[in-house]
Amino acid sequence: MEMLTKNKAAAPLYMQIIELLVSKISSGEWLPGDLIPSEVKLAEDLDVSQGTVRTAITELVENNVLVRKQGKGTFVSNHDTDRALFHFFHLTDNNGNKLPPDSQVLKCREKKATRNEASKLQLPKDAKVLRIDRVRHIMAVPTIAETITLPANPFSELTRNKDCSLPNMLYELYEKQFSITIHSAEEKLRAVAATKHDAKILNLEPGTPLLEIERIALTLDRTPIELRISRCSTKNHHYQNNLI
Amino acid sequence: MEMLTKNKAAAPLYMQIIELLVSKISSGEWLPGDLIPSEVKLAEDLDVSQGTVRTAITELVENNVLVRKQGKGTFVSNHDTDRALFHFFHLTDNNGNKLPPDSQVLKCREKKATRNEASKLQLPKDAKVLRIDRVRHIMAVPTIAETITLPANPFSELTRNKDCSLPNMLYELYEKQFSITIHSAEEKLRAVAATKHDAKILNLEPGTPLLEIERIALTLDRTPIELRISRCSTKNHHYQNNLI
DNA sequence: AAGTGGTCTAGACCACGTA
DNA sequence: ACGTGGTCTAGACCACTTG
Repeated sequence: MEMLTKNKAAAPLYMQIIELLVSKISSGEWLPGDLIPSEVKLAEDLDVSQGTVRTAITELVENNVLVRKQGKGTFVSNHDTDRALFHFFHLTDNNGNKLPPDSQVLKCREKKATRNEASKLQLPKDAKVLRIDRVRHIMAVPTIAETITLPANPFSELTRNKDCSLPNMLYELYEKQFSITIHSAEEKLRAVAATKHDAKILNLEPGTPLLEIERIALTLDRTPIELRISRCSTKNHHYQNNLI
Repeated sequence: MEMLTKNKAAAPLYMQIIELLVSKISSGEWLPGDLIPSEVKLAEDLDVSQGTVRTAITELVENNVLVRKQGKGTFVSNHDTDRALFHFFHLTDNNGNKLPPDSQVLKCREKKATRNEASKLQLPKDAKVLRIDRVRHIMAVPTIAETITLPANPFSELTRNKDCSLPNMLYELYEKQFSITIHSAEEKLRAVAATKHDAKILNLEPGTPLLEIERIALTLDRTPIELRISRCSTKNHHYQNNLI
């Protein structure tokens, strides 16, 4: 087992342990849903007390990297549907209810990245990307027009099936098919006018104000994986953000 | 000093300590900026170990209720300008820079609460409220048209001075003048079309898409204090939200 | 019964700020 | 020098889950 640095000039032990655990996950040695060694076992292996391991794990639990289950053990977070909805989907209806949208792919093709896409995804100029257009319905009402951009490597195999059928919750797909876990995201929100294209897709008048959400989704080691631009009708919904 | 319940059916000690510390703050016994007793002192008074007090304080620090300063002590959070900007102001320019807006009061009057205001602020029907209209400039450009609604009790004295001059950062004012600390907020974001009134204030065309932010600001014990509706031009700015 | 995380103790020493 | 929070230990017992 890896050794920690114990001279007093070094970083605190619990921080070194955090780095160690994160690296196990980032490297793929521990996969989402995996049971990690118990606190006692880790403490023995690392030659520290259980309390020190516990401090490290607590911090990772707060960052949604690990989840504790009393009596069972500590697991690598599994970004399932609930978490995706809870964490990454902020549109609720005007009563505060969050309903999972369905999704219908309109177009799906491989192209050269635009300057903006390359920059936001930290790709070389002219890198290939996969660009997916889809519309999402909530309660059978078309509500979100979305363009998703992914690096062609490794995502191009998603175009294999010609109809480009995709599940509603892409983050689960990334995790299962590519072992890529989305851990955090940066969103920029603006009000924009619906283009003719938006208007047609969402069945409303051109010029209608839409809420545009530009999201960059990041892995645990902060590599940008997905650029997603969602244009949302806020007639019956709103973006809910609670500040604590 | 208050006693904790130590039989095993009771809540964990550290949770009881959290409740105790919160009540000291909610009741006003400890005010923002105050130094609270040291961990060792609290542990002695409550007849628990320092570690248990520490667990409780750690949780309150994570919730921004307390701040630790090594070598100095632990303090009740002071919602100063930096924190207000950092925590409650999400508009940044397109380079990610956050500039504090100035503010210019347009109108300020005492009225009967609308149904919506009364409901959102949990006031009785027909309660009196203070309604403030203001415009906020960023880099000399009018960017935000804002309507703020406050319960007339205790805020009506803000209308004493006829020009209704108010500071940029109202939360500091609430804290200093009324001993009310805003701790959390719930925001709902929508895209709306600028009304003629918005257009005039913000110097743009009626119908221009604006980002509307409806915010309910809450105290530590979750009493709603302020309803604020901000209509923002997102031509040069956006609402930044980072999901972790 | 055995193993896990959850709570709690009593004590040690370090790093930082103030006097 | 002293008091503060910050890190760490070794051990105890509890609550929960599984075999």
